Amino acid sequence: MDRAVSRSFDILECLARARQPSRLSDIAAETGLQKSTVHRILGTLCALGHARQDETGRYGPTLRAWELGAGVVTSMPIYRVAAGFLQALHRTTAETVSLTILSGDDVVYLEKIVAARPVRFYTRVGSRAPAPLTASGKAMLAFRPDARSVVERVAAVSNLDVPALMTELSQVRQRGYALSGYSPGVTSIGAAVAAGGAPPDAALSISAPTERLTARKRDALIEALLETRARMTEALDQR
Amino acid sequence: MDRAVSRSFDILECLARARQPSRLSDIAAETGLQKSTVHRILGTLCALGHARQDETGRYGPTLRAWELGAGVVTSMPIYRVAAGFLQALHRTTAETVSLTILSGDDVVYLEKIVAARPVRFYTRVGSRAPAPLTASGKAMLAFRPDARSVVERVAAVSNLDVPALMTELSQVRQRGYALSGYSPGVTSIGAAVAAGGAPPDAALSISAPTERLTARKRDALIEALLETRARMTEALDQR
DNA sequence: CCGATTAGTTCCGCAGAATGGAACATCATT
DNA sequence: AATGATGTTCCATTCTGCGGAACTAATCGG
Repeated sequence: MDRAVSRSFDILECLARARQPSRLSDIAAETGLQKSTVHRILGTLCALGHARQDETGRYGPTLRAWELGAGVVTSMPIYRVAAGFLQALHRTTAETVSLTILSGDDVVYLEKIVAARPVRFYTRVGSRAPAPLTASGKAMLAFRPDARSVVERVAAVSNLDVPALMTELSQVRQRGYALSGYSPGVTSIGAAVAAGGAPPDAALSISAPTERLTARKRDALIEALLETRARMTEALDQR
Repeated sequence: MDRAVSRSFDILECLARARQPSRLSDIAAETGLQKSTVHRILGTLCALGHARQDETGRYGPTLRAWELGAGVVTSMPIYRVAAGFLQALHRTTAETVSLTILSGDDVVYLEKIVAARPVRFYTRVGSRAPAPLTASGKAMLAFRPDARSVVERVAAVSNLDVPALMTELSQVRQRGYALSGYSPGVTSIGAAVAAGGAPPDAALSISAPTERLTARKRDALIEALLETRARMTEALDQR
């Protein structure tokens, strides 16, 4: 199980988590490794270009891992197709729009275009959230056979009313979109995107401040979202 | 130098480069490693969530590395400040706008908002290009003391007229912006962003199809770019 | 200004992890 | 069914990565 490999990623994640350059001792403390071990692995990571040492001797991550991953993301068919639609959706609604995919029991934010007046709280591109707690996630789960198991696993760690959520999912299946209700102050509307009859593994969503959201406005957003989803599904199918 | 660590990143990069799931043998062949070694390291990478094996047994990268790096990027001060300005610049110009930073002798594209009618060539977010070959890169180099050495290193591998470029840089320094001239069909305009009197390590740029670009339009773009740069510099300074 | 403390780096003997060759299993193809 | 290619497991060998400790360089406090 390549201990050094595992440790190197631990260290890299430790560097990335810290919002500022870390000291060797802190990294050693946080990872529970010997200083000399950390020092050697950091040396390797620096040599590989994944970490760097600033003038003061502190260590920080480089963009190398991100560059690596960005290639993966931007070459994902779903991303390439969605990018244009996402932007169009933003243009017509002027609200914050996001593209997410399902990864395990989480949704991962792949891309986001924020409204001119940004919302107070924001999910970052590259961040995760438990699928059953988000509009996007519910939109996808509603059409997935494994929804119940996902919901149950998430419920096990974050108190969640499983039966209520399952009925909500069946509503979502009928309506074609999901609403978030968990984060106060902002409402999200999510719609799943599926290709070729397979269970959906991506979703579009619109988020807007709840207070500003009249019923009429909400309906307009839903309509725009569903229309974009329809066109995007079509585009995906004919590839 | 932690051989296993180094090899694991080789394998990960190999997975990321391949645009589709790779077979074990191919990875072994490409990396020059033994099959059993690749197999074991891939097992480790899978266990760590950095790779996965699909139903057919092929291996592919996950988004793990990207998620890791996205946290680094989105918490970079320059990114956080620039995001809003970039979007504003796109709104006023309706053209493709980018944010780049200097990394070694390259520029790295951190963020990009593409025009409704996308240009044929596109640089991807997360991709690199030699700084002296791009408008953004020249805009930054013009104000950096180490410009000459960068130019010379790049010239060594891609035939480049060093004296001509150096004089161009001094023009850029006077004008405050740089023009690309290397990729036919598309013109880019770059402006460096510096904070606190330090040499710039970030730049904004606008790219538009050359044919559509009248002199008047070009001047308008330059003005918009310089104005955005000015406001962004101001925002950076007062942090 | 000088000990005391803490952090960073280097060294080195030892354990055991990683290595790679080969055998085995699995799958596709004819 | 036989062939070939590929994925996986096994195992003896060895060299790598390990961590304690020593050394050096900062930082701090009195």
